[in-house]
Amino acid sequence: MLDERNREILCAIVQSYINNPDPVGSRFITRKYAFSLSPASIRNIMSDLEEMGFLRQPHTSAGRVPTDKGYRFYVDYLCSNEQRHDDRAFFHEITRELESIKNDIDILLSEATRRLSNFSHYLGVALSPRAGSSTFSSIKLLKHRSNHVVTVLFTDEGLVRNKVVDVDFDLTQRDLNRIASYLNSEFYGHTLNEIRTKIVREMSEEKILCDTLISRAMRICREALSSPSGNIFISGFTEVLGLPDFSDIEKIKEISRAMEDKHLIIKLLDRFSESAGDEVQVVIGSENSLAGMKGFSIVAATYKEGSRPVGSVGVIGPTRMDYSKTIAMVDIVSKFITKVIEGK
Amino acid sequence: MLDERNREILCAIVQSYINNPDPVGSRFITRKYAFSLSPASIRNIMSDLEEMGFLRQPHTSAGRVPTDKGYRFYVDYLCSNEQRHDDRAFFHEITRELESIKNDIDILLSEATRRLSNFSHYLGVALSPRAGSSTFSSIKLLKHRSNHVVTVLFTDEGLVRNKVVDVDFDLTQRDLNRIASYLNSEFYGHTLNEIRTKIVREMSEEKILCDTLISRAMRICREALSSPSGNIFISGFTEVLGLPDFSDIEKIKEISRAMEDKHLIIKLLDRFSESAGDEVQVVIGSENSLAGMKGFSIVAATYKEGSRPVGSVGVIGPTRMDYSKTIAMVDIVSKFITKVIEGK
DNA sequence: GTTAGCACTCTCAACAGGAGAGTGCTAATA
DNA sequence: TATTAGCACTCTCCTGTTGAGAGTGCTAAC
Repeated sequence: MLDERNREILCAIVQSYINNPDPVGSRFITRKYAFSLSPASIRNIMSDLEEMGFLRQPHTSAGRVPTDKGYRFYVDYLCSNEQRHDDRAFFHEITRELESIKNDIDILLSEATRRLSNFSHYLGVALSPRAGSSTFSSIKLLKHRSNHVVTVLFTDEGLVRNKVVDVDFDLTQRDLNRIASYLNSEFYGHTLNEIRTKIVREMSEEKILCDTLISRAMRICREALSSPSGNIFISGFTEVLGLPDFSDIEKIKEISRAMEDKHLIIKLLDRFSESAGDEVQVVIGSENSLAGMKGFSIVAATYKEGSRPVGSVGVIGPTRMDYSKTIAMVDIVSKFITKVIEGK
Repeated sequence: MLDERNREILCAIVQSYINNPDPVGSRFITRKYAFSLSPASIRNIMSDLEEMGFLRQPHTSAGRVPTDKGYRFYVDYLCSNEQRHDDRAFFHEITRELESIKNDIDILLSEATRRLSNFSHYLGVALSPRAGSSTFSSIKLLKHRSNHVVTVLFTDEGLVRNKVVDVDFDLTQRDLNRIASYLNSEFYGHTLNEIRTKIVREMSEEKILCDTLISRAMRICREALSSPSGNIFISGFTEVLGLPDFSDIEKIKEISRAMEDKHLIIKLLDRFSESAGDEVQVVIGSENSLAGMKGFSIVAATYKEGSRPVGSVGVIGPTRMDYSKTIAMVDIVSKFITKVIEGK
């Protein structure tokens, strides 16, 4: 589709535009990248590339700017050539700084997003282990005031989550212990999603209605699981405001809206964590299926427990993003988190 | 210091500027507020008010704009006259929408800030009960993996907080129960701050070193209490971007920086919750002692448990803020939260 | 004390002109 | 046939000018 020379010129244009957000002209390319071609030839090629949809002109007599398709080509080219960005400095920073907070996965993720945004100047995002697909390890029930029960849920991924549950019946701590041990033996090793559907099914069968202990256990457990979406961490808004891509107030509103709609981002990251692939994934601008996100690019990867992806971490930024650097950084962070989770 | 007429004119100017962010001129005041004075007279008065520091001119031959001192006068005047803003609609919204989430104080606060920002178009903020000054109710310790303990801390204010603590010694659940009951009997009724200092003191005395059970208990407890600052909730950034006061990108950066520096806002709100007063408090622009906040106003109030303030809720916005409406709203929300906490 | 009148100042929007950058096309060249 | 030099053209952006509009401060009259 594109011969080698055109490929290189396209990449040079994208590269140059990423470094500096001015439309790039033919003259500039010849000077900077020395293809031993005259500006006129570059112009011809650029004209071809524009016709094929890789570039566009903001207006006649401006230089060219990559389209989303152009960025996509660039990213794929990057990956196939496996030119590693030099990321050792970042790697050391990350491992050194995050080494000390292994206990609490939430704090770890929140700090990780902070580093990501600091180094990339884009938005760092992370989704804590998805409650849905994580594995039930055990549950404890604690009596609290007259008619509240505190549930403490443990998963294999190291998640510990408590929840206050209203109960309309009176239970002693002894009752609660019995209920807990029932739930533990019943659900051990299942994913929370499985458990949730199981509860719904069993509660609709009438046999449950007879046995009040089990029925109560089910109701409490259902409540304990009732927040299916993991925590989300976003940071680096101020970083983003410094980028020339966000000098326009409308663009700022756009990303701020996207940021405040947590559900949107959760959905987005959830999609990533469904794919079990090992590589960092990149979604560029209009490739994004969510309406509010079509103006941005996402670079994200999953972190895993065993071979199963349990959550994701990544970066959201303008389509004019330093993909090479960002991909390397996200890769490092996701692998680091995986390592921490497995090491526990 | 100011006679009645001057007071009214000053308030009219502030009012008008709050409604519409154009410098207000003498002509406009005579037409809109009909003081049966000519523009020339108003001009004289305005000139006096400017000299006294209540108003300023963006440039010669522009109208006047209130200074922080001007806003301060307006707010005090408002309070002394006790002109209640009509807030019934908001009151009903709030009570209706938040009624259903009484269990979890964190969710309640996060929703409350959302409503506040939606209705005010400013930033809604809240600080969850300060761990420091809240009262220890009980603690449970749960064994988790080989060398982790999960601590679940309960306070009288309804806070439930868990934390994973590393331990370098092996303990059975039975040991943990003994430790927990020791801690419960030792610390019941004290504030977390008191407990913290107590632990520090006792750990420095050598007698602790002899008794490993107590020493271990102390160490675990210290970890359990180790995040002194409460959670903070901020919402409504997109709302703020719609205000004319934030059409300037520098101003946006300023508030975004303030927002991301959670510690700053925690400090700010903490200061509010130290004052035990019952009324909504207003800090205007430069009155603020924190550097990053001098460009904004804060309207906040504490919510209480018994008569003791435990946390705060409020609004951050531009100095050109609709103080009357905002004060009424913050008052309603803080009282509502107090009611919920006490009702538990 | 209040007001009419007036000169003055400052902002803002619209417009014009010129520099600069980059293009597309054409004709010459290797 | 691919490449290139040359050139006219287009578009943006910056700058300077100009006039309208709004508001002021001052002075003198009421």
